[in-house]
Amino acid sequence: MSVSQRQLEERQMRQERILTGALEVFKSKGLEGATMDEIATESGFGKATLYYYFHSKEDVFAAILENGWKDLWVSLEPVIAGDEGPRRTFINVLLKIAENARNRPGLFEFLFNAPKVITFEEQPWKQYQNRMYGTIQGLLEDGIKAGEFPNINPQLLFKAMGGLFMGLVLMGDRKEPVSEKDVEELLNQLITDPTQK
Amino acid sequence: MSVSQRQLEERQMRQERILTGALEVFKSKGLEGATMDEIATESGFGKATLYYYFHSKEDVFAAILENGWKDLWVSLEPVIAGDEGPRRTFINVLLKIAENARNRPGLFEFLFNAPKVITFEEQPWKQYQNRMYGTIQGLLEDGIKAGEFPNINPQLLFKAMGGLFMGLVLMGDRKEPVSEKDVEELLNQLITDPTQK
DNA sequence: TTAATTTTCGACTGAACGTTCGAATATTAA
DNA sequence: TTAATATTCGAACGTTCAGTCGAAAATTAA
Repeated sequence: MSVSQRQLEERQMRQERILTGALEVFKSKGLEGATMDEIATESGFGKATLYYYFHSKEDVFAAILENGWKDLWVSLEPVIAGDEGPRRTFINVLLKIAENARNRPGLFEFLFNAPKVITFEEQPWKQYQNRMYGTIQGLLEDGIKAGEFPNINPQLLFKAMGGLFMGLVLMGDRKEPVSEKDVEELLNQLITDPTQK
Repeated sequence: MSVSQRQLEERQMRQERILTGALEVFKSKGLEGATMDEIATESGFGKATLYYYFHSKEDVFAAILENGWKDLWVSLEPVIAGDEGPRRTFINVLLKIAENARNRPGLFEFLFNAPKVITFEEQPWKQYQNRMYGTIQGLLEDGIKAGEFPNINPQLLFKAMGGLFMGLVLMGDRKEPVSEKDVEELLNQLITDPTQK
């Protein structure tokens, strides 16, 4: 046996420690602006140690995105599998995203903004992002078909909800968590439920 | 007389030539990724010449934003001064922005995305951006007061419209210009006019 | 024409920074 | 204990690049 379970776990802990420090630096300086020296200092390792755990600076950057999107998606899976009908599921998905964002606000701003800046070849996290967006889009389409939402072009609806929701979750001045009521309100303000009232 | 009118104009032409080349490079590489050598090649000057016309790389970057926002604002002024009531003015403003975006699509994507990346001290273009956003927000508020829009939190409405409109203008797959009908449709889909029907 | 002024740019410099090296230290295995 | 392996890191390397220099070319003024 070459490496014990504990060793593997400790390694991962250290990787996460590095990633956490790196996130801080990337958030304030961006990909190019951030230096490995600063990331090393921030995360409490020597610079060369970073290269023991990661291949390159871009690799560190990519790892943050990959972990972030993956965790987000994994947390969404049971909600989607719950399958309580489009409208209900849609709301639950938004709530779950909001919950994630509340727990690690710095990470989420990063997840939703960073992709614009970079252009790698293969971005493994894209697959999680696409799955999520695809699911949400699908929920909207199903909801419209099922008559639970008004009959609007789903793409437009998606973009409007996207802008609004991100505004609520990320840019909000408020410190209180996004509640179920908020999301319901959002939906009701934007798209009145034709089955109600 | 030290500098003729023609000389001044030629100088400005050269500056714009540099800015146009720089925009291309900044768009594909970002602020940090872009090099002065590449901007020089792209715009057809020697590197040192760039420094004859601009103080620094950031100065070039800032000039693009400043010109862009200023031109946009200037084109909006007559529309706003027209003062045909909130709803009508709001639509006209959106149409004018769309027209600008259509004429220089590369620039506009840049104008609306770049600001997130950078953090200078004083950003002179911010004043135009704020004026524009403030005006739009004001139109929405007035429109709600005047009963031309449904009674919704103006901030939410602003964000939803923002996301939707940017989606329509910037990210649209379509190549056709944004027409008055599109904007009307947009409004009607999102916020039904209570005075109609 | 000639002198003054404006414009251009290749070559250089100095600093910043990603990455590697090699040796030191710590941990595990036998 | 000792050998093997895993981890850590500061120093050094090599590259990239913003910005400067000084001289040449082009333009204007006299």
